Amino acid sequence: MELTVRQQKILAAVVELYIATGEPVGSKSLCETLDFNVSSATVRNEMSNLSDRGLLEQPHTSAGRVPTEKGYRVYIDRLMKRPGITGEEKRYIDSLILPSAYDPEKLLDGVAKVLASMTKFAAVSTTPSGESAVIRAVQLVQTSRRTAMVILMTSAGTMKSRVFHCDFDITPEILRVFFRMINEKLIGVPVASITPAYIQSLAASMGDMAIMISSALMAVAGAAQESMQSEVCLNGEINLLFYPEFGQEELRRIMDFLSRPSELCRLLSQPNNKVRVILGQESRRPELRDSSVIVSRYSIGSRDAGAIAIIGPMRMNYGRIISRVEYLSGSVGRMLTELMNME
Amino acid sequence: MELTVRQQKILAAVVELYIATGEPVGSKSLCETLDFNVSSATVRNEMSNLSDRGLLEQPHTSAGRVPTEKGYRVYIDRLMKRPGITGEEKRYIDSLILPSAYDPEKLLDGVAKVLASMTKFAAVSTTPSGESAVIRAVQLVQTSRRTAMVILMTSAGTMKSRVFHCDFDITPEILRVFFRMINEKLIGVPVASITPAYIQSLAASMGDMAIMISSALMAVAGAAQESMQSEVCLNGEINLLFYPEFGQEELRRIMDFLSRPSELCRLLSQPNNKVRVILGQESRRPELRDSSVIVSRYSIGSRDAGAIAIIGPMRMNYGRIISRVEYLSGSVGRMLTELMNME
DNA sequence: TTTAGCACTCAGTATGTAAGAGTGCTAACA
DNA sequence: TGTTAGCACTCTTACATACTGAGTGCTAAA
Repeated sequence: MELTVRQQKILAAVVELYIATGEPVGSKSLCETLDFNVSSATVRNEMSNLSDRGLLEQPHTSAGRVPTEKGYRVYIDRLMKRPGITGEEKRYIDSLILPSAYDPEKLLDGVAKVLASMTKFAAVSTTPSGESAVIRAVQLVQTSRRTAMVILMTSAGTMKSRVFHCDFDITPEILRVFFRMINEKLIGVPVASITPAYIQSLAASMGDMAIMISSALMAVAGAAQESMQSEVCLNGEINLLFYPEFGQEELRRIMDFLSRPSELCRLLSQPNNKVRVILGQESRRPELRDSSVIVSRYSIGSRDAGAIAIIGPMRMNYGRIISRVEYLSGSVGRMLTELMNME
Repeated sequence: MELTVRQQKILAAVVELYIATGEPVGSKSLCETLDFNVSSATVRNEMSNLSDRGLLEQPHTSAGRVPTEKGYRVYIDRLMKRPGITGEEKRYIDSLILPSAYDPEKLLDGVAKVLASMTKFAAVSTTPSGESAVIRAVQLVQTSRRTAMVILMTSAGTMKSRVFHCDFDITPEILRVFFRMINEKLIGVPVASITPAYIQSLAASMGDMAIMISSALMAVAGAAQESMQSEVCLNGEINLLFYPEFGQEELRRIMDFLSRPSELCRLLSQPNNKVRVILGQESRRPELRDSSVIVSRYSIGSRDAGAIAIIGPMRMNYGRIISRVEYLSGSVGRMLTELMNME
């Protein structure tokens, strides 16, 4: 059976009051915030009904009520009002991240910082993934008598560098030869296929040069490897210490989870349009049993590229936070698209 | 008046027992661990004496005793035995950090990770500072039709890159001109003097080229700026959650301090030979009132370059930790010296 | 369908008591 | 003179008991 309008209003009021105060809300105090006049007894009946449906629960018999996960879900999906975000705020946000928009990694790191300080939760962002990219160019630059740097550029717009060392003096001549051989063999090759074995066979195919060029090739392989992994930027974990709903044990579990980039990445990887809210158990991760995660994936051009997210207690101002995460994700996408389409 | 040998032994035993158990140590349990036979009453008298000298204190009248800051200081400076570190351990440590020894930033980041996981405290490291470095070379590499990358190499061995964008198509010709002009003007210039004003006047002096080259010069300035700051790598803050001596309030203060790189840097900047232990109030920082910091600065060649450190509760196994920090700092210095003297 | 009234439940707080650990002091001992 | 045994004293910790207040569910009347 569907919720009546009055029940919806009461559920929303409970959620909002609980978010605001952190105390279980009782029938009497709730009455005062409602925009229609009924007695506390009536409200009690309705609340009891909402409890039966699994939308509210009581910490103990004689306490007020608290939203359940399901209650939050209904609130977020159907009842919540989403306050817009003002133009001024948008400009402010953009002004904070713009200075680091010249480099994807710096940008996403900056975004995590901004997000953490704006929301007072822990913030995560992932740099654009380059798994399906191919090598666009490899540059070589001498850095000292016996060292040089390879700079790998990929179709995903990432750029990674690596220094290598030779046992002989590097001349411009040698560098030119290296450059020609490497680019000849590697342009258009997917970075994912640059395995140690591949590099070995490649070196072998170069005859006399094999030994000389191998350290350069190893450097290319290292850079390719690095270009594939999307880095995870984490910020504001400290903020979580301020929420009384998280005890020591709780915090440890969450922090431990946050320190495992690969799992974090997996959690954020599910595609979503605009914003996704993952409430407690929905994450299927015991560590996040009492937390909620707000994720938004960003795109470069029209290609899904990475994610930004915040993690905090289930009791948070969803409307406010979602707007901000959504806006920030759009901004990041726009800036990166511009950065990579510069050519 | 000096401490008698027996008093020294008792102080050391109290510190060690307290470090091991975390409980205030009483006269009776202490008796059992001493290597000479006296009654608990005698021990009580000596402990009372040590309390009068400010080396021990009681949480409350009827509790055992706990070392004071001064007590720890005496223990560390004069009583502590420092267990060596085995060759096997040394090899293990080196094997963990060697893979990232190709890049100073990666290396120091790896060191912080290793240190945190070895000690179970929060670990910090700073990358080599390049404040007094001069520009050794600037390389230019085209990265797309209208973008290129400047690579700045300094006498401190750091290498920073930055992408810049032009409003016109970049030809090899133009790049060659840029290269010549930039290197002509900038080689040997201290990075510290590359201010926006300096760059402006430099551009102005280039006549017709001024407008075209300005974005490249700005990129150089950005890279120079970045090469000066020593980055702070932080790891294992989570570990601090596991020490019962840190309460919520405590933790917040420490974490907040850890999140301010500049102050952290300042704390670690005081030169020291080998290892320095900063106990609680000695740091003159209220945030670290109950923590202790073990710092060791590393050198590149013979020049002091950066620091590695751990931060934890005052109750820690100093001997063990100091050995490890010291060894790691030596390893880092050796690896970086090698990396930078490759030419 | 709504409301007033009432009995009931339960967390939180205060109070009292008992146990236990450890001290300081005193007086006897080597 | 240094060392030890004994003892009274202090203070934390744990546990039991009683009280208070917020909030509920139910019933009966409007």
